[in-house]
Amino acid sequence: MSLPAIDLAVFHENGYFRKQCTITELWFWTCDADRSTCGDTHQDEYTFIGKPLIAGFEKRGKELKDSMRESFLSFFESNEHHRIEPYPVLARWRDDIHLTIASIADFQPHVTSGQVQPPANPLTISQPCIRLTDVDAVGRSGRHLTTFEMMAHHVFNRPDEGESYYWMEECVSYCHAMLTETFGIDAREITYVENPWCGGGNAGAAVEVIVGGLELATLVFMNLEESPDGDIELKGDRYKEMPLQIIDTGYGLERFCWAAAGTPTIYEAIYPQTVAWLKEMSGFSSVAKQWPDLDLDSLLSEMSRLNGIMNIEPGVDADELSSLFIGRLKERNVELTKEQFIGVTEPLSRIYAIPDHLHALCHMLGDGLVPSNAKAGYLARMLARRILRMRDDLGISTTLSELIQHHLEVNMSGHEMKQTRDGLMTIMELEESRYKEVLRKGSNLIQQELKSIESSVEELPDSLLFKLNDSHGLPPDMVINIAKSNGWSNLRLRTGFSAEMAERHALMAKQAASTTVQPQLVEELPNLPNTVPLYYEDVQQRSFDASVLASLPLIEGMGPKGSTHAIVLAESCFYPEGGGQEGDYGSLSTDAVTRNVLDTQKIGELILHLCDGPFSIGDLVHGTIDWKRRKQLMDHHTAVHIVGGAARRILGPHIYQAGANKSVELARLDITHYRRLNREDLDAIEILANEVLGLVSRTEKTVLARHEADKKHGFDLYQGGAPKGNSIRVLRISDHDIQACGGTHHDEPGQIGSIRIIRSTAVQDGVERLHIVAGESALQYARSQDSLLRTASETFGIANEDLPKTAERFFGEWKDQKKRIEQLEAEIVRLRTSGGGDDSLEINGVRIVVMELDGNLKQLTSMLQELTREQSKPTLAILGSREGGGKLMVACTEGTIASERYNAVEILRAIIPHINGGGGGRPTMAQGGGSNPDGLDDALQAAKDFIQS
RNA sequence: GGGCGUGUAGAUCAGUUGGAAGAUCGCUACCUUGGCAUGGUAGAGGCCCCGAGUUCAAAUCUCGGCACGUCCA
Repeated sequence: MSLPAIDLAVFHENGYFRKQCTITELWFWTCDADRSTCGDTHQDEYTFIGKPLIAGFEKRGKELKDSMRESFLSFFESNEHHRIEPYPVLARWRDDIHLTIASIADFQPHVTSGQVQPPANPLTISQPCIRLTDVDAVGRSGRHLTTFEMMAHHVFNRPDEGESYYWMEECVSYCHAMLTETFGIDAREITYVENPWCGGGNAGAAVEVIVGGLELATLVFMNLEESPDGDIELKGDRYKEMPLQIIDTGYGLERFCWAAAGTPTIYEAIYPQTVAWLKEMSGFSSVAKQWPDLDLDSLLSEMSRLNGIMNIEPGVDADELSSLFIGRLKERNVELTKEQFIGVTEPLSRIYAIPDHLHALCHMLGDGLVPSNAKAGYLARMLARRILRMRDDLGISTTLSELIQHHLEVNMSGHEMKQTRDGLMTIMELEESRYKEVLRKGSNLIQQELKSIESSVEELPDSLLFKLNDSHGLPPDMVINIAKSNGWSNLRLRTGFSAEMAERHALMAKQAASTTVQPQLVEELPNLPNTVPLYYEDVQQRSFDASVLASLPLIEGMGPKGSTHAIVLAESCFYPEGGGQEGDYGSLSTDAVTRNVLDTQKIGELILHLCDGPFSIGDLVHGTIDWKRRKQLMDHHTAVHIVGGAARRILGPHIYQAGANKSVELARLDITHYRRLNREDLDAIEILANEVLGLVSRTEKTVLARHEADKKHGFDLYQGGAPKGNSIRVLRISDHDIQACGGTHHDEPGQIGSIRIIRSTAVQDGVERLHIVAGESALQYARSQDSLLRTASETFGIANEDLPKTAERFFGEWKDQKKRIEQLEAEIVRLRTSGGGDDSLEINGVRIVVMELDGNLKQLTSMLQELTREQSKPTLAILGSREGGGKLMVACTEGTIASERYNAVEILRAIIPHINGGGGGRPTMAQGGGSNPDGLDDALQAAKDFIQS
């Protein structure tokens, strides 16, 4: 069975009837008897270019968006929807996506799975979203954006529990009323297309709302979930109805604005000032003047109408597209050459894309994102680099931070940001200098590579282009441009190369994608009641009594060494590993037997005590935790929160926990920051953290409903990762740090004693790892540091405080002496070689020196150098030493009869067997060594024989 | 999370098949000049990122670590 037709009263009441699209074969509803297509096909041109479909919105840009948004939200507000403030664009409450890609993403996964109540029901929202999948098409297609606002009304129905608000009928009614009444759109321009939606294991009926050839909204009725025994089939998968029935709508704010403005592209509707500014700075008006015959206005308006039916998607080949466009324009009596087409569209696409990218970047950084070479931060860097490249291509010299500043003033005034303005500017300046460094290094590298390539070639090898892109951040077209300006003027980029590269990346990603399987501790978990945790109620509790519910043998090799069984109890004060805090150790005992708890883990809501032996089900055990360990773990855990808060106060609001680990010896806290930390930074954080220990007498632990927690504390609450469930444990250390945390914490921070930040290391660009010790560990650390100092000082026989000075002096003297030794050795060589020595003789004008010396290879080398340097004294020198198993060197003066007559390698090979060795070199200089120093005399004698023979 | 790349003088970088550590700029001194720009000569400046391994021999090859860069997810 597939989905039934969507047949609603609202359609009939408004004179709509159902038709099948002659092109897409989709069923759609229209009230225009002449219409045969659904509205979103390659035959449906945009009808609103130059003649707006929505009247009464005269403004442009931010003001247009503001009034359009307000009209939408207040329409639904006056129709019993609750208005919700937008969520951040950084989806930090989720661990599967980095960015908020749709309004429904705000409520995934917990609300949409039914675990958590929505903040309001029904609700309306306008959610800023960022999607980078179409980034290549932005600026080119006339309609693609990386950042947009998704206006929506959402409903979460639970019919099984008698909680139903509305479904398709009301949903479409609201939509239709809003379009025709609030926005005054002619009903004949609106078509409703039936096109089922599925994704992420869910599915449902859906209606696309097409107005004037542009998809303005999608209404999804999500009431199905994937199930092998489901009776509904959609696109090859089987689905069944689910208890939660969700209305997920999405109305494109910017598209509404475009339809109201009727501008050639969407960019001119929402970023008119920036587009004008960039056109002016790049001298765009003079571009068209090169070709007086070209009518720019008619070209652009025809192009924008064509955009509606050309279906420009990311990844299409630019070359192919331009020929297609030129052909289609010709049919419409706009004649132009490819050169003219490129000359106009290339700069224009950049002028359009820059404000969009700026908008996305401002939102991301405003939410506290730090650019990086990995993960979410990379997305910001990629956008920044795209802006900078497009800026350079346009020949504009404005800096990135100036562009950002302009954007904030013109398009984002009044927008509240987490990041400070100064912080934002600093980050942008750093990004720009990094970009410049990539370019500088890159052009050096390209010139280096070009040396081995003929300047007449037309193409560079693929492998080179791939390498320059992947390893050095130089996109192929940039490489070609740089190479061209260096004299390789015939170069061009093969058609479709970028697509090939993208394909290659996709393939690599596919190969790398291997799902990591969570190792299992036990074969199978029986169905047991949740273990009642005692460690929240009283973090000081050290022992308890509980009955054994299960005693499960561990899978071979799992668990810590010596552990054999996982014991499940009815309740426990053993803290299981979680939130970066390691599990508790201790013991469980009955009157008869005592087992050591070697680790504690949590699976679902069951606490598993990993023991070195079994119990019987029903045993009553007395549990005791290793308190020293627990106290230390608590010291570290609470300390990590305090240090995190201190870092935020000192470094800025973008400081966010990117990971943490607390063991007995050490705690680690990874924080996001845009530059490396130095010791002064660490000292400042450490000092503040210790102040907090003294100032805050008690920590505050509360349990809040999820949406209350969100509302009260914001999304910084989830730094330790997104928790599951409707209730959130909140740990508040005054106003210093507030986080959702399931760990065990001190009631009184003062119990920690002291906190030290040992050092910081780099986890990735933009993430700094702080190594922290607290409590007893801090003391131990101090002791071990002290002992290091003492041992080192004792070596010098000095006091600790003289150590730096003395070490510096010793290092300096060591270097001086090393140099002095070299000089002296050179002097010795000069002295020993000046006379030629007793061992020299002359054969036909060549001085022959055969000598045994004390010394290493280096000394032999300098001696040889001295002997064979003088061109006026052609010499063959053979030197040997007994050091290190025996060394032999042979050299002759280059470019003289000595080098003509003798081959150093040959001589060496002939004599080296006497010391059981090997060697080689050049014909004028050979060296080798062996393992039989006693053979040296024979070797030198053999050399003499060899020469005289 | 995965792929790739780079660590050599104060700075920017060469260093070929493993076989004698280099260039340019900067620095110091001297010469040229009334002085400066400049030009000339000489010199100083190196734990070739760290640690193992292979080898007679490692800046160079292998492994590990640290640091930096880059592309993709």
